[in-house]
Parts: sequence; structure tokens; C-alpha cells
Amino acid sequence: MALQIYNTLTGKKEEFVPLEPGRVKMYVCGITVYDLCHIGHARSAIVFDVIYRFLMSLGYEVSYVRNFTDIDDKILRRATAEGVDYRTIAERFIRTFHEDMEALGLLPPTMEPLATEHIPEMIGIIRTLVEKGVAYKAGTDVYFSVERFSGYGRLSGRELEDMVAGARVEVDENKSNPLDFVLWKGSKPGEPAWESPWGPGRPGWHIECSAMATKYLGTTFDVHGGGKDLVFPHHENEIAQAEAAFDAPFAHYWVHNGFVNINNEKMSKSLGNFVTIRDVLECVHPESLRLFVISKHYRSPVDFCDETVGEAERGLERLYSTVETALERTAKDGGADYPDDVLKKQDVELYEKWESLPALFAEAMNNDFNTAQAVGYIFALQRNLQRFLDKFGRKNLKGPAARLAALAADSLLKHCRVMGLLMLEPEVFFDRQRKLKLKTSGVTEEELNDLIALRHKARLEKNFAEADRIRKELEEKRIQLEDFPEGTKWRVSLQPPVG
RNA sequence: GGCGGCAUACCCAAGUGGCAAGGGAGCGGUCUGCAAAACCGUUAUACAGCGGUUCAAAUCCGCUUGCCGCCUCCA
Repeated sequence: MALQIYNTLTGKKEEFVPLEPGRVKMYVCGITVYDLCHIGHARSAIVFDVIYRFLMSLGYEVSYVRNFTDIDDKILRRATAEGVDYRTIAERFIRTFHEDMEALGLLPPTMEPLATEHIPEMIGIIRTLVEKGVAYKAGTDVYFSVERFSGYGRLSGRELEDMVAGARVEVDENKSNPLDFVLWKGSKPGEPAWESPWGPGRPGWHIECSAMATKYLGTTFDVHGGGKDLVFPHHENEIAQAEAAFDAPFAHYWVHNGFVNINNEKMSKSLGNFVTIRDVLECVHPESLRLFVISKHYRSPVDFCDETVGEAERGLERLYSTVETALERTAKDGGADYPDDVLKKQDVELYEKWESLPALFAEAMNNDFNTAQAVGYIFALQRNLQRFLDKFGRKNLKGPAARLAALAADSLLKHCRVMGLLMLEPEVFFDRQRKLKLKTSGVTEEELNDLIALRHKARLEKNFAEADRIRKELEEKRIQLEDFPEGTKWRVSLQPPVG
């Protein structure tokens, strides 16, 4: 089955046919750089990162553009509050954004243009709109006239009349229709300003995306994405501006991700339930957050709470653990080839899960990026592989058994990596995971190692009361000891990120 | 007031016409000095309710109830 994408514009799943065979042009609205990013931004970024990776895995050459809004009221407000230039604020939060995205393991987009570096392009579009009579100057501002664009409201599925009727739109005596939106804002004294045919000012919010998207991807391109909240008015306005100016359809497929709630409440600054990406990454591995996000369909709302994140984390550890075990036990003897029927005889169910995964995975992902279903198929293979490994006790696998296990592990890795999971060597993952978690427990690695040594001595002396006392003491600090023939390992359970 | 979405086991969550994926948690077992991890077994005559279409419905249609989002900056 070919890739189907749910298109907000039509409200239906549609077969994806790119404008140019083999190439995809995708624009995703980035952030306004005035504060640290929260997990809602993380969800959006992860969702589109998975889409980006999946499109590339299908063999497409993808041009992926994600912008920064680096001039805006909120940036100016913060700059004034701190007594610095707006650029200082913008640069700071571009930097923190990049740090967060890198920490989350996101691939960088093809391009990350800044609004302020595209003022001439925006002025060009506004000039065209004014010349066509679709935009008008009022006072020091220039507005887009929604009545002059017949398709207005198509994306968000509303009629102009309905919107005006019950709208909570601020009355502005400059506008001829309350829904008209600003293209160019005359600047007040002391504000940053650019020269324009309408006097010094700065661009309105929506125009930058129309300008940057068309500049880098052409007047018509394939995919435009962003959070659900951007459907109206932002994306509606982008379409109006671009199509009115260029007389060409703007984006073909509109993709919108759902929101993140916290403990079933909408996340917002006023409710004080705002969780930044860096807060979460203090106690949760980035891939756990990623698995949490992709365990649910991207269009549904998702509830972020200790329990749901903890579930994702345990699932991720299981994936890594199975892959690690399989790689270790097949390292010596997993490379030689055997006929299919020989492999199948090793374990029919495992063989079938392994054999069917590529098609099932593709089918799930082709069905509007159904990562949740894809994850389900991956876990089914993981469980069968782990079961197969357990049959051999702690021994290394040999011959066709080793081969089958190695193939299954490779398949797990390969498919997970299309979604940006299992990107680390398992031992690196577990090492980082332990160090990250230990920090949240308040115990240093030295203290822990001393206690483990002490307990080891007690166990040798069969002083199990003392050994259990140490176990219990550490358990109270969320540290779980695991005894193996080769020594004692430890793990730390999740520090609740939400509280 | 307008537009849209959702309701599947104890929890999370796929499934959108043909025997209800997957994960977490619980319980019983194997293993262990004890644990943990892992594995095995177990947990929905059933998909908010009512009615309809169909040989067949969680899946389509209608109504009811309950949650939620957007219409203002917002991922």
C-alpha cells in the first residue's frame, strides 16, 4: 500500500503523491524564540522528525524547512524586561532550542531560516498583494483583506460569516473586517524597524512562513506541518497570502499534530503545569520521551504523566536489553547464512514474526504514520526474540539459531531506527541511563560501589541479614540491585518528572 | 453561538465491515540465599448508551450521554 496521509485541508486520508517523483518538499512551523521549549514543542519536533526519517527511508530526497520566528511582540516584551536587544533574546533561545533538539536526538532539517533574514521577500509579497487589491494600508499598518480571498476558511472548515458572528476578535478601527490580519506593522519609536514602501515597521507573524516556504520550496510544495493550534488562524492566513500573491496552490498536504496534556490538564503557563524539555531530560532518557510520543497516534491528544512516561521507559529498556543480549550471544556465530527452512525450524513463531515485520511495519507507517501500531509489531518481535534467547539459558547461540537471533535483532534495530529509537549502542544507553538516574537519587557512584562491595562481602560470609539491609536501604532511594554470577548490577527507577 | 475531535480491559493504546495488536500494572508459577530482570500462565462473549443498515459492526448511519480542542498568542 502506498503512503496515505491525513490532510487537514480535505479532512480525509489521501494517497501521497509528491509533485516531483522521488522528492518531498516539507515545511514545518518552528518556534517563536522567546522562551525555553516545553514538551509540546518536543512532541511536534519528534513527530515531524519521525515523518522526515520515514520519508527518507522510503527513498525520498526530502527538503525539510523549519523556520524560527525571531521578531515578535513576545520577544520584544522579554527584551524590554531584561533591558537587552531583541536579538540577544532571539539568539539565546535559538541556542537553547538547538541544544534541546540535539538532546532529543532530532535530525537537523535541511534548512532553518530566520524571519528577519527574509524581510525583502516578505515585502515583495505584501507589495504584490497591495497591487492586486487584496491588501490595504490603514494608518501605519498593512492588512490582508479576507473578503478578497474566496478560499478563506477552507483549511479550518469555517465560513467567514460564522467566524464574525461569535468571534472573540479584538475590535480594531483600522480594519475593514475584524478578521483581516496584519501583514506589516508600523513600528513605534524605539522598536526594531525595517524600511518598507509603507514606512518603517516589521512583518506580521503569518507572512514570514509564506515567504520562506515559497522561497525555498517553490510557490507550490508537498507537505506543510505544525501543531493543531496553528490551523487557525496561522495556516489559514499563510494559504490566503501565498495563494493570493502567487495564484498557485500553496501546500498539498497539511499535517497537524495533537497536543500534550499534563495530568489530563491542558498545559499552560497560567496553570503552572508547564514542563520544559530540559526539565524532563533531567530524569528521563530522550529516547524514552520519544517512545512515549510515538506510542500514540500523532493526531490524538496525549497525556504526559509519571505513569505514562514510566511505561515508555520500561518498554525502551526491554528493547535495548533484548537487542543487547542477542548481539552478545550471536557475536561469534551469527553471520553465516542458512536456508530459510533451516532458520524457520529453529523457532517457527520467531521466524514468522521476523519475516513479517518489514511488511507490517511499512503498512502501519504508510497508514498516516501509525507509529503506535508499528511499535506494537516491534514489541511482538522483541518478545519472541527474548523468549528464544531464554531457551538457551546464558549460553551463546550457535549455527542457525545464532543466525536467526542475529537477523531478528538487526531487524529490531533497523525498524526502530527509522523512528529514531535504539540509536545508541545498548551498553552506552544503559550506562547513560544509570548515570542519569543515579543523579536523581542523591547517591554518588562511589557511595553506591562501596555499599555494593560491603554487601558482596556480607554475602560471601552468608550474612544475609546485612546484605538485605543494604538492599533495602538502597531500595528506599529507588536503587534496585540485581545479582548476577559475574557481579552485582544496579538500576534506578524513575524520578517522577511531573511531581 | 460556530467548527472539529474523542469515548476499546485496572491504566496507556492500535484496530475504521469478517474470530479484539502491543505496552504497563496485578495475580499464580519458573529462576534466585532473598530479590530484581527475564520467561511461562492468567486478566474485554466484548469496544459509553439506545436504535438502524448488513449474512456479518468496535468499525457505517441516526439519536443520547460524557469528556476535550479551536474560534485570541500558542506545538
